[in-house]
Amino acid sequence: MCAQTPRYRELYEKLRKHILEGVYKPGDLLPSENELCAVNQVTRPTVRQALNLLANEGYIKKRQGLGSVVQSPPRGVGILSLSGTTSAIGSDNLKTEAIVKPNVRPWPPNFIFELTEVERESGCIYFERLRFVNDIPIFYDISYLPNINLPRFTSRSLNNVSLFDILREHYQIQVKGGEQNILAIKADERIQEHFGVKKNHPILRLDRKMETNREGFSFYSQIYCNTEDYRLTGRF
Amino acid sequence: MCAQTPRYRELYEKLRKHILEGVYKPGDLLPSENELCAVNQVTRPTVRQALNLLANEGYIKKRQGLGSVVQSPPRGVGILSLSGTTSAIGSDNLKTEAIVKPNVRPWPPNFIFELTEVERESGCIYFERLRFVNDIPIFYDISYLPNINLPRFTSRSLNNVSLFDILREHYQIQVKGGEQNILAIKADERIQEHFGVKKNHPILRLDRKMETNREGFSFYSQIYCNTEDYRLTGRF
DNA sequence: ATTTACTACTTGTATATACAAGTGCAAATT
DNA sequence: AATTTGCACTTGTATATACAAGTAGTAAAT
Repeated sequence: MCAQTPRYRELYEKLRKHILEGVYKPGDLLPSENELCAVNQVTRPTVRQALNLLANEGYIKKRQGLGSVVQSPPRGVGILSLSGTTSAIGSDNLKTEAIVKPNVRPWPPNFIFELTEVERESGCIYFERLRFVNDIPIFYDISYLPNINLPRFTSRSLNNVSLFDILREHYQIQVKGGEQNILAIKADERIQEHFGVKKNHPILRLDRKMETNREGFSFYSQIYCNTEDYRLTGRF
Repeated sequence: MCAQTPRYRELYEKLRKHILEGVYKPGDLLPSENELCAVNQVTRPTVRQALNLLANEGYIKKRQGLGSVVQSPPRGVGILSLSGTTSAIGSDNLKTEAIVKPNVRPWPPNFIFELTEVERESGCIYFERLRFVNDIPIFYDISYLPNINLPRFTSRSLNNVSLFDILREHYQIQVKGGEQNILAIKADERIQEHFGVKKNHPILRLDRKMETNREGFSFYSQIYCNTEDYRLTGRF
């Protein structure tokens, strides 16, 4: 009786969906906070909490005295920030292909993030995926999940589904936040092959730690990104 | 009688300072929300607003039933998110050197961000700086400010001072948020020279738009970053 | 001795309310 | 006609309060 989604979160999801579906178009004003109160039967602080989430993620921009203006979606691929319930990696025209299926193995030595004793002992579930935006390979990512209480995970298919969704629906795990490091590297042979680029092609690497609602449970991914055509976007 | 800093912001600044100064060390618990209420003569929503800012920026992590745990500072150079009042680019061991002093010129064609009519007509204040972390050149950044109501700006010295501070103190301009794009590129000749790297060295480029409290006033910077030794870090 | 239950704390969510401050438009004044 | 004033709206900030839910230690029961 704990993990039920709070009302401000429900409202956030609803408004976000409406914006993405075009019910509210860029430049439009969202209903005022008081209207949203009345329509959704909640109070203004609750509405404001929902709107703040939307504003932080760039869906709307609030202007005192005017209202909440719906923003036009960023031109690139959003990945720098993500919502707690959905992967923020694009949405349309995104295909995912599992290159290496989930399997259990020990953690790599000198892992990109520090691990707890429990994590290290449990080993990790490892898999690799390639993600296409408009049929162009843009992301190549390697995921590492601690092998702790994730029954039947290795037999799941990961094609065209969000890891975030699987974790939420089947394991009640939600991402609450995380940490990321970004650097530029040269494409090594493996990357060259996946992206079809030449040697020395500059590639962006993201190392991410995803922290979840399950205490002490984090998972990790290393994402290689070809920013030649699609760059990463984010707000702060 | 508008731009006075709100109380939650004051509390945020105070706690942030204390954390940075080591009054509260990583792993410590911050005083509980109720204690902070009593000490600072504010109510819990106000305290929570301040703590949320700290949590978003990774200074603390809140744990229900326990308290607010102070986090250890990230290992890299924080730039992916920034606070409204201080530049988030490092803090210690950071030197800045102006390579091209501020001068007025027309905006470049095909600018990295869309400009309003007013901005384009006014021209821009342009300057270049090189930033050193521990005496190693890490950032090379080009700044573009709309030439609108910024008296005597071009005669200011920009060595070892934060642009954010200058704008805040002399022009009452505060950064409220912004947008950024990230991509990986090869070092061109200019970059090679500044960073002392070879041809084809991968470099990270950030294009940033900073939105301010002055309506319609944004400024821009293009930051080249050598992530060989220092990577960019951020939370989400 | 081990387990259980309780208690006193913590943060999370939600309501209700009030006033300040910015925006835009219409009405009143000049 | 042009300017100013005022009003009705918006979001921003702040207070006061209540209960839910997670944590950790202690006391009680087995």
